[in-house]
Amino acid sequence: MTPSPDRPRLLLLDGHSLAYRAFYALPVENFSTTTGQPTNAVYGFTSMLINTLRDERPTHVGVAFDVSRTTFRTTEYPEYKATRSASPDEFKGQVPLIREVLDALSISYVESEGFEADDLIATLTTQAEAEGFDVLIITGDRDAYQLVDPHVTVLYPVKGVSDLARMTPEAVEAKYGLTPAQYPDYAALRGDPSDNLPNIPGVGEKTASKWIREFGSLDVLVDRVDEVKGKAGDALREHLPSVLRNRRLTELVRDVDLPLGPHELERRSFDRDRVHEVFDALQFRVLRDRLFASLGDDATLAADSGPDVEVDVLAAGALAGWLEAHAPVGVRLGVALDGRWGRGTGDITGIALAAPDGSVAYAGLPGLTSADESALAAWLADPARPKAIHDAKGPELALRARGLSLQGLTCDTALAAYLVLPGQRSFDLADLAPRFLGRELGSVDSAAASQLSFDTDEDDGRATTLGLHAQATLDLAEALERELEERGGTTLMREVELPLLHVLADLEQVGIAVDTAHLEGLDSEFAEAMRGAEATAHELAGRPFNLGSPKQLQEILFGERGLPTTKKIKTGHTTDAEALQDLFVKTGDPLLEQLLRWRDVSKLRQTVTGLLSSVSDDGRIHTTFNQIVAATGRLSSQDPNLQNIPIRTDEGRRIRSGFVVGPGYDSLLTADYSQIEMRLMAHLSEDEGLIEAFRSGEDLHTTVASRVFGVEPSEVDPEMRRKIKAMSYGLAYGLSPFGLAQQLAITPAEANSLMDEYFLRFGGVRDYLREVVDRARGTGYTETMLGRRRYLPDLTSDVRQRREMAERMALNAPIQGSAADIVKVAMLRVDDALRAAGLTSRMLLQVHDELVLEVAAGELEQVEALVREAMGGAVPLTVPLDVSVGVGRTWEDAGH
DNA sequence: CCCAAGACGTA
DNA sequence: CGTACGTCTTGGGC
Repeated sequence: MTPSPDRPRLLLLDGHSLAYRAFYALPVENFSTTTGQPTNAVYGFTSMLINTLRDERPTHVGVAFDVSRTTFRTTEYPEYKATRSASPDEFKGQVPLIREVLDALSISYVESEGFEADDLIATLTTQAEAEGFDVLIITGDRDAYQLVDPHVTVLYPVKGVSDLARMTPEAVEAKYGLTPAQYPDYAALRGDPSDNLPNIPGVGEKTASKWIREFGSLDVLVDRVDEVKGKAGDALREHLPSVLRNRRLTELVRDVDLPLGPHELERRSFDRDRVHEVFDALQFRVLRDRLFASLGDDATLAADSGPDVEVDVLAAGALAGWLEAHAPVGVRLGVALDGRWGRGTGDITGIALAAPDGSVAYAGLPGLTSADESALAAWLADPARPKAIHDAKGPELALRARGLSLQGLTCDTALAAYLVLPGQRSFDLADLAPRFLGRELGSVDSAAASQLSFDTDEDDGRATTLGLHAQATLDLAEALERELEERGGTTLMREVELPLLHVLADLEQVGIAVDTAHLEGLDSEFAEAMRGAEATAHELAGRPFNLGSPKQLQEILFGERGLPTTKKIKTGHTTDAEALQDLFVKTGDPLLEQLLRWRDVSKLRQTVTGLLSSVSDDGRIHTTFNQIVAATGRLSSQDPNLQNIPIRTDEGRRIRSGFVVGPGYDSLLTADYSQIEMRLMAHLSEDEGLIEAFRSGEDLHTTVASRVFGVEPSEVDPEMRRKIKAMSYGLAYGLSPFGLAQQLAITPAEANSLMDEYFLRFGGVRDYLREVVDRARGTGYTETMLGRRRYLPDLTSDVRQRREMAERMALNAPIQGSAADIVKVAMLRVDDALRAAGLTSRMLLQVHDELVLEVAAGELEQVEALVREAMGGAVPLTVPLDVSVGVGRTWEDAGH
C-alpha cells in the first residue's frame, strides 16, 4: 500500500476467523482465568487488535462476524464447509467475550444473516475504497486475497498471533505468481478441503496456477478448455461444473446491505472504566497495560515510542569505564550473551548490558583489552552486583569455559516465566516481551543474525539485537518478579530454582565417565543380535521387510499371516510389544518372537549408539538438564537423555555398567528415595493407616496388602503384594478401576472391589485425592509442598475426556511435583554439605528420585553420611524419608 | 528438510 | 480408560 498520510485508513477484522486461529495457536492451559474460563481466543484476538491499532494507526476500525453457518453458499451447495466439525464449547463461549472487549473499546462490529464475515469485509472494503480510504484487512481466510489492490492490504496470520504476512499485490504475486484478481480463479481450480470444495483429481496448486497464468483467467480457460492437453485436461473438462461452482462460492459479495458504512467506523475514544472492568474480568493485566501504553491516556492515537534503544557499541578499552559508570553495587543489569553452549561447555562471542538508567552497551569478546577483561570478570563474579539473564545456565557454562565466574544472578527470566506459566512449551524472550512488557522485542532478521560475518553493519545488527535482549531481560525481570510475588513463587525462585541453576551447571560441566570400550562391545553385540533376529524374521515371513516399520509389520502380521487383529490405532492396528506378546501367547507364531527380540535389541543398540556419539573428548558424557520444561517441576535430561538408561532387564543393565567412576576418583555412589511418591501420599493425605504403615518400617506393599486383604503380613503372597503395589502407584496417576483391571488382568468387578476394599482401609487417601481435584477446580491450579503451581483450566471443561485428563493431572501434579521439590532441595543440601566439608567428591546426575555421585578416595564414609543426612532431612514429613545408598565402580554396581 | 505417528526407555 | 519426560525410526509431504 502506498503510504498516504492524508488518506483515512480503515482496519477490518474477521472476528471468527481470527478468534479461531488464536484458539488453536495459544495453549488454553496458559490462557484462562482463575475461575477456569478459557480466554485463549479472546486473548489472541485482542492481542492482534491492539498490536495492529498500535502499529498501523488506523483512523477507522470495524469487525465482521459470521452469524450462522447457513449462508447463500450453503443454499447453493449444502456440502459447503460441511466437513468442519462443530467448534468446541470452549471456543463458542469466547465469542461473546470478544464482543464485550469490542464494546469496551468502542469498536463497532457488523454481521448479516446469510453472509459470511468475508462478504461484509468485501462490501465495506469496496465502499471505503470508493471513498478514498486505504484498507487493511486481517483475516485467516485466503479468499480475501481477491480484495487486494494498491489501496487494500490483507494481513494474514502466518504463525501464532503475532506474525502477520502483509499481502500486498506484490506479495500475492510473489507467493502465487498470480494477481489478486486471479486468486479466486486459482482457488476454484485447486479446491479447498477445509471448505469442502472439491478439487480436480491430479490437479494441485502447481497446475492450477499454471493454467491461470497461461490463460489469464478462468473464463478464458473455460472458453478454450479443449486446448488443455493430457490427463489433467481431461480431468478438468470432466470436473468443469464443480470448478465453476467453486468459483461462484469463492467470490466475495461486495454489496451486502449493511446498517453502517465506512465513515461510521471512525475511531472513538473509549470508556476507560469499562475497559478496566472487562479486562479485569478476563484477567488480561498485561494486555491492558499494553493497550494503555500504546494508545496513551486520551485513548486516541497517541504516540507509541516502543523500545527506543541506542546500543553503545564499545570500542576496545571502553568496557571497564562503562561498567564503572553504570554498574555500581546493588544496581541490577540485564545481560544478554552471544555464543554457543551445550554439553557442559560453550563459548561467548559477545555481551550486551542494559542498565536501569537506559544505557545499553555491547562488547564483542574478541576485542577486549586485558583491562576490560578483568573489569568484566570482576563484575560478573561479584555477588553484590546483581544480574538478570534469560536462561542463564547455558551462558554460565560458556562463561566458565573462558574462566569467568558468574555470581549475583538475581533473576533468570526464563526460569521466572516457567514458574509463572509452567506447562508453556518455550520461553523465548521474543514471546515473553509482548506478553509481559506490552512491547515487541524489536525486529530482528534471525537468518542474517546467525550468519558469521565481519561486516560492520551486521556486527551493529548483532549489537542492536543483543542490546534489545539485554534491555528486555532487565525489564522482564521486574515484571516477572511482580508476577511471581503475586503467585507466591518468590521463595521457590530464590531458594530453590535459582541456586539449583548453578548446581545443574556444575553437574553438566562435570559429566559422567563412560567405558567406551565396554559400550562399543555392547554396540556390536546388540548389532549382531539384531542381524540374527532380522534374518530369521525375513525367513519366517518368506520375504524381506523392514522390521522397524509398524506399517509393513501390520501388512505381514494381519495381512499375509492372517493373525487376529490387535487394538485399533489411527493407522490400523497396534504392533506394540504388549500386543505382540499377546498374539504370541494366542498363536505361538515364531515370527512374533523374532520381532520382539529385534525390538528389544534394536532399542538397546540405539541407546548405546546414541551414548557413544555423545562422549566428549574428556571421555565423559555431559548431558543437559532442562529446568524449564516439565509441567510438574521435574528436571528433564537431554542430549543425551541420561534419565532413561535401561535398568529393568539384565541386558539393559549392561549399559549401566558402561557408566563408570572417572580417573582420580574411587567409586560411584547412588542414593535414592525409596517410595517417595507413596510417602508423599501418606504425608499429604494424613491417612493414619498409611502413615502407620511407613512408620512400622516393614515392607510397605506387604503391610498395605495385609490390611486390604485382612490377613497377617506373613500370609501376604507375592500375587497379593503385586496387586497392591500396582494399585498404590496407580492411585497417584488417577488410575481407574478399568485401568487397574487391564493392568492386573483381572475383571473390572474384581478391580472395583479391590479398590473399594483399599479405600475402606485407607479412606484418607481417597478423601485427599478428591479434595485435591475439588480445590484445583475452584482455584484453577494445583500446588506442591513448596508452592509450585500447575494451572489446569480443563478441569471445568464440558468435554469429558479433557476434563478427566485434567483431573488425573491434578491428582498427580502435587505428588510428582512435591517429589521434584524435595529432590531439588536435597541437591542443594548435598551441594552445600560437600562444599562445607571441603570434599572433592561431586554430584553427577539426578534421575528424579536418585542422585549419582562420584566419590574421591577416602571420602566414602563421609559422603554417604552427608548424602543420607542431606536427602533424608530435605523437608520435614510426617513419615520418614528413607534413602537407600549403593556404591560401586559402575552405575550398575552402585545400583540396588 | 520438516512433521506426525508409533514405539519404548526411565521415574 | 495411568502421570511426567526424550529419542529414534518410518513415511508422507514439501
